[in-house]
Amino acid sequence: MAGGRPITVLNVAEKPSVAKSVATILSRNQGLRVREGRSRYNKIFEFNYAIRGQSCNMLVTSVTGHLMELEFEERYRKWHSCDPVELFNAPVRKLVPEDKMDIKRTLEQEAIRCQWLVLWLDCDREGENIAFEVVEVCTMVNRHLNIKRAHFSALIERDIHEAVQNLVQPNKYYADAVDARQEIDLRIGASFTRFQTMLLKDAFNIDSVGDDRNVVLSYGPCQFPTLGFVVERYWEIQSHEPEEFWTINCSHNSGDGISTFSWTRGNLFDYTCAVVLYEMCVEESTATVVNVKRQETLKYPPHPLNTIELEKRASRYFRMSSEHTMKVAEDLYQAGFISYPRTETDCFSQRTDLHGIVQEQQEHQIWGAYAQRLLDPGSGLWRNPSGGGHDDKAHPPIHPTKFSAGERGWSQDHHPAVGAVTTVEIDIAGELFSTSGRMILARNYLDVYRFESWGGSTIPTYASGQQFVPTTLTLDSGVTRPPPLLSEADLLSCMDKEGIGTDATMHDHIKKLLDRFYATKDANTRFTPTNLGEALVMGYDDMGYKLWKPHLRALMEHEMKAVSEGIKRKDEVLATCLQQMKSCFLDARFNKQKLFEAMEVFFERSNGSGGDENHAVGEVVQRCRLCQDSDMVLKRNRDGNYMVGCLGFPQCRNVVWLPGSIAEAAVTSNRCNSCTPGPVYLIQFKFRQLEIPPNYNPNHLGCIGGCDDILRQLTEICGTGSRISARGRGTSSSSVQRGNTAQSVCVFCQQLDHSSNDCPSQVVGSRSARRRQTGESSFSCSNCGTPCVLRTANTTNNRGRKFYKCQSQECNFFAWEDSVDSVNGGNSAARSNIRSSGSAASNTNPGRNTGRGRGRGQGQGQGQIAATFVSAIGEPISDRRCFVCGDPSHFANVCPNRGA
DNA sequence: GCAAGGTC
Repeated sequence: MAGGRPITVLNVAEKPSVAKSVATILSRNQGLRVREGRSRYNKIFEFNYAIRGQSCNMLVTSVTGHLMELEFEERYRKWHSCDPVELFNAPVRKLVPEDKMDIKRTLEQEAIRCQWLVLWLDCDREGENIAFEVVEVCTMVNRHLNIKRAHFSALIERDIHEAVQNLVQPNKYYADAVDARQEIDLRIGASFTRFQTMLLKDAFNIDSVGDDRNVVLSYGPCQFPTLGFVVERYWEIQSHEPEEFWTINCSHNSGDGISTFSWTRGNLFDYTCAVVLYEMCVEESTATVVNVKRQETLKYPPHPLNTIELEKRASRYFRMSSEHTMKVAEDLYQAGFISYPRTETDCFSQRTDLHGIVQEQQEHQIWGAYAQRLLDPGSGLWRNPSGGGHDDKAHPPIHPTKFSAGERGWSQDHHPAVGAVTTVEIDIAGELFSTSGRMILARNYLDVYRFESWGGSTIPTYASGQQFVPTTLTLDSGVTRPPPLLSEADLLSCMDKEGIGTDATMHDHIKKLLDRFYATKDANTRFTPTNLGEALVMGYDDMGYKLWKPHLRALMEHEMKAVSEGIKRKDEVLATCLQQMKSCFLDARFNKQKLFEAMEVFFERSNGSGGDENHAVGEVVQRCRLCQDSDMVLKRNRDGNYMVGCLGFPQCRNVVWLPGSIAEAAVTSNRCNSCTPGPVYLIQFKFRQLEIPPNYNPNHLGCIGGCDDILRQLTEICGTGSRISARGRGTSSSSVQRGNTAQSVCVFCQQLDHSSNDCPSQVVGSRSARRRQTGESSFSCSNCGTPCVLRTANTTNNRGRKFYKCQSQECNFFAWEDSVDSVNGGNSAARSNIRSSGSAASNTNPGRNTGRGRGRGQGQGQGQIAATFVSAIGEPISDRRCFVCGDPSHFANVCPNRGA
């Protein structure tokens, strides 16, 4: 019972609503008085309470998030007041901004007469940091304060009473980690933002942004990697080259229903091969059932919800933006319906009273009966939810905290649905086909979790050994597709996986991309980078700095964690991190030309200097042989790659693409002696040495008229540079996807998880899956012995063809994988038979037949992409057109209208 | 006019 002389306790919560809830719960709504503080929103609640027998006069008030901000000292605040590099060392200080002064005064006013200060800030790193801000303000006026921390995770009686009776000490390590994070973010953000804004804003006509007087080309360690995800996917799509494939489909109407069998070989990229196999099947078309398998399968409920999963599911099921989801979740939290919505945790602790939570739901119209069944010991249905393995040690997964008949809340029911899958395999002329059907035996959690579905389809009964004649047997064609643009749910996944932002801020970073005109979002919540966004990422990428990649943030986050665990000191982490970023900044500034060049690809210079008018006139190479009406001039396309194009564009689309490895090119006044009709002016090329084989001279006076073998070879080896290949990116990244229209089964090993193109069994040595992902190979350089990386060419002539490249900086070793294959006596013969585009395919698509396997020496006019494509049955395929402008004469990676 | 993190 309460005893002793009452003390006065100042309780401070992170926001007004929490102060109100805490006060209401602790006072049990009895004798609760409210009065105004100096700040309009932050009231002060008063009541009497006993903490472990000590009677207390409780004052409960709040802040609104952080009370203080980190700022540069006055002298450095103006943009032109200093060199941005100075911002890495300029003095900073933490102070209460003007709009928080009222809150500060309230705290001072109340703290002065209190004995205890109890901190009710959220139980995460930021909350701990805010706690120390409050402590700083309060102890300035009352240094005798006894400081305590309350730990709670939901605004419910059980948690709040438990917290106040078990007060602990605030955690300085947690707060230190946040201090370090704030300082790094401020210095990096301000320095890079000022640098790139001042460098580029006035130099280009950035027409995409409305009023460019206020445009800020911001850089931030979270917003930029977020943009990076969007741009990277966009580049993947751009560089995707549709590829035609063939597959055999079989159907059978047994009288009980129709079964559709799919070919276990999946998709063949070789037409001749597909036709031969198809004809075999047609000639010997009786099907024999060779295998019937029935297997019970389970579909498990999702893990308990954390913030990211909540946002993703809301986006997927309700098309709600992550920003809106968090607003709704916050409302539900404040109303006491759900637990704290900003949590990384996706597993319940042993202490959570799950039965209690389910008991609350027994009355619900829809899932009440299910809740009752779960709780019935006789039903045997109860099982604790499986965890996802994440625990932020601060909050439980998001779960309902009280019953609501009116709210469509988050179900907490957990029992797998049960289904049975029947798979039938048939043999036609030695070729295998299969089909499967699923019957759902028990819906279980799907009854209450109505957002997830589990397709159920039945198939007629077949018996092993049974024979039938297929109702249809067709050879069908399809085209591989690029992966889709990133959706909001995809983007959240990327950010979550790479640790960009917190649960509470991820949606802000996404919004920032839109606000800064770095990206746009379409009606399907999919993101496309703007020219501005792409140019910035491209510029840094060309410098070789992966500032747009998530690694930097991940490293910082790792260091912050070390600080929060007391493993590293704040000062040492700050010193190392800032030193690295400063040298990165200086390097970026030294290479600012790369940013200019990238911007030039998309925007015009705003003043006369350095415009690219000189491309159009005075760079004539020859008269256009196609339209015979205009000149062909040397140009750089939007990606910075060189080509010789007809001035009659867009009426005439004649173009000769030049190797992607060109650093500089200029038309000379020398004429070619052999090419006709003349004159054809020679071009002086300067190649990037590291991008051409060592036996080629980086300086070359070349001719595009057809007589120049060296130019043709370099075009073949280096490609003409679709965006990605020209810029030295391998396509070996694990994120690169092949988006086939149909699920592909490897023709070599029959596995589903890779296509025949990527079958590990078909490559030299025994590379592991991981090695394939990282591009590392078991093949060593024959010059220096260093292990080579395996890359995939992405050029017009050699797209999809793999090659080995020595990892050593000094060594330029390069070898096509297929030539190594045949030397080693591997199974390249079988492989090229299947994989290479054979004669039939080359008839349909002359632009595509030169690479892949054996195409060397066939290289003719680069960039000549067939205008029409023919399917297996000789009909034009309409899908093969540019996804940017719809024109079938080219693909998006060379679209002249791109970004228009 | 800069960041990211709280919150209104």
